[in-house]
Amino acid sequence: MKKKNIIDKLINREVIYQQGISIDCVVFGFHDRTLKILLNKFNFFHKWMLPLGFIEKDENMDDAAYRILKKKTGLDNIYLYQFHAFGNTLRSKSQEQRDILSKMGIDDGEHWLAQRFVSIGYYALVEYSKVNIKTNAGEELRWFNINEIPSLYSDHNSIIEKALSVIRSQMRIIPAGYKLLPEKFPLSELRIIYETILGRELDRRNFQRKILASGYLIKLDEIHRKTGRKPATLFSFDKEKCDKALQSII
Amino acid sequence: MKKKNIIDKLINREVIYQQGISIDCVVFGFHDRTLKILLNKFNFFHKWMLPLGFIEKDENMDDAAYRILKKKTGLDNIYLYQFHAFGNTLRSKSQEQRDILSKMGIDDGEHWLAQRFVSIGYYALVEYSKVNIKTNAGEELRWFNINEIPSLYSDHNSIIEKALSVIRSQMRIIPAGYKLLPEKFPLSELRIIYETILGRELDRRNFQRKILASGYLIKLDEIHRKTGRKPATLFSFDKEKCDKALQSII
DNA sequence: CCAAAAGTGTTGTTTCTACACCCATGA
DNA sequence: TCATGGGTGTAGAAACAACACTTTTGG
Repeated sequence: MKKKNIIDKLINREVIYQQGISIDCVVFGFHDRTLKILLNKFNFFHKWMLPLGFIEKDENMDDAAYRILKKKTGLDNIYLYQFHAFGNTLRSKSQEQRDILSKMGIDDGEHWLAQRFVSIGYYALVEYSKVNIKTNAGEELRWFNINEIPSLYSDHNSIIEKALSVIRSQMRIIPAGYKLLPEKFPLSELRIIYETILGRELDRRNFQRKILASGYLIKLDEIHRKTGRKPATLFSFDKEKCDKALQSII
Repeated sequence: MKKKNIIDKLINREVIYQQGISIDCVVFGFHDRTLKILLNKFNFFHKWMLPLGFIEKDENMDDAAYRILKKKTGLDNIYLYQFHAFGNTLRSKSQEQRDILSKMGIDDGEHWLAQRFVSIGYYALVEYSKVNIKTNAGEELRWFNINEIPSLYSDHNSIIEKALSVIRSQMRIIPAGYKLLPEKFPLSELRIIYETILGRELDRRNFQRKILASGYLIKLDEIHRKTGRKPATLFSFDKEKCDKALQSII
C-alpha cells in the first residue's frame, strides 16, 4: 500500500514530465562539525539514492530543481547550482535499473521510466537546522556524514564526487560555508567546512587571517559560546558581498 | 532541393534520436593571432548557430558530441568538455523557434523537433589547420573571430559566453593553448590566447616566466621563425603533463 | 590544576607586479 | 636606420607557510 502511494505518483506521469531527463540533487548540510548529504530511500529498493525528480514539460529546468527540493526539505530559496550532466547509457540500461523498475511493478520496457535517462546534477547548500525533512509514506530521507556514504543506487556516488570537486574549485571565489552555516558562527566551524571539502587540515592562524582579509566576514560583538573551553568570537557573512560573489560563478 | 537534403535527415528521426535533448558545440580554434569559433548556417534560416546535433537512443552523450563534431570537422580525438546544460523553456517556445520550424516545413506542434529541448553545451578545442570543414548541401560552416560573433539563433550567444567563462576558470589548471596550438609555436601565440580569453593584456615578461615555471612547456632547439622581426624560440607542450592536468578537470 | 581550544604576532620564502635595457630582423 | 617584437633581469610589494606563546574555560 505504501508502495502504491509513491509509485502511483510517478507511474503514469509521462504526460506531465519531460521524458528522458531527470534531476539529481546533492544537498549539503553542516551539523555537529560534520558535512552531511541528504539521501533518499524507498521501501521497495534496498539502496539509498540522491533525491531526484523530473522536469515538467513547461517548466524551466532550474525551477524544477527548486520544486523538487522544496518538496523534500520544505525550504524556499535554496542555493542551487547546476554542475554537470550525466549521459552515459549504462546508467539506464543496467541490471540494477531493471531490478528497481521491476520492484516498482514496471516490467514493460517501453514504459517511460524504463527509457534511457540523462540526468542533470544540481548541488544545494542548505542550513541544516532549517531543513524540515518531508517523508512520504514508504519513503525515507536522512542526513549522512560525507565520510560515511554507503554504496548508492546507479552512479550516485560518483555524482557526489563530482559535486564535491566542483565546489572545491569554486572555493577560491566564494566562502564555502556561506549558505551552510547559521546566522552566527565561530570561525572554527567555517574552517572545518574548508578542511572537509579540501580534504586536508588547515593552519588555524593562517586560515583566520586569510578569511578575514577576504572581507566576506563580519565580526560580531557577541563573544559568547557554550561548548568547548574558551568562548569564541562569533561571525556573520557579509551577505551583500557573498551574494555578489555567488552571481559571478553562475 | 538542397533544403530537402538536410531536413530529410532530421525530419523523421524520432525513432533514432533521444527526444528532448540536443547537444550544442562551441568549437574554438586559433589562427592568425585570433581566437575563432566555428559557426553553422542553413540556407533556410537567416541566423548563424552553433554546430548542434542529437543523441542516439543507445549512445553515450559524450560519444554523441564526438560523433557530431567528427562529422562537421573531420577530426577524431577532439578535446571536448561538457560545461553546462541549458534548460530554460523559452529556448524552445519562442517566436524564432516557430519561425525556423516553419521554414523547415514543420508546422505540426507535435513534431518531435517542435518539442521542448534541453541542450547540453560542450566546448571543443581544436587545431585550426587540421580542421577540414565538411559542408553538406544547403549548409555553411565558417570560422568567426571571437570578437565578431553576430547575433545567433536562440541563446547561442550566451552559450558561448558561458563556455568562455568556464574556460577562463580552468586556465589556472591547464595551459589554455594546449589543443589549440600546433606542435611548435612561439610564446607570443600562447600569450595572445591567454589575453583573449582573459580579456586583458598580460605583461610579456611576467607571462613568460610564469608559464615556463609551470613546467608545461618544452623549449625547442629550433629557434627559427619567418614573420615579425626577430626570430623567436619555439616551444611544445609537454603532452604527458598536459594530459594529466586535463584529466584532473574532468 | 589541566586539557582543549581561542586569540595574537613574527619571520623567512615564494610569488606577483611593474618596470628597463639590449638584440635581431625586414623593410 | 628604424620600427617591431624577442630575450633577459631586478627591486619592491603582497601573499603564503611555518611556527610559539598566552588566555580562558569546564571538569
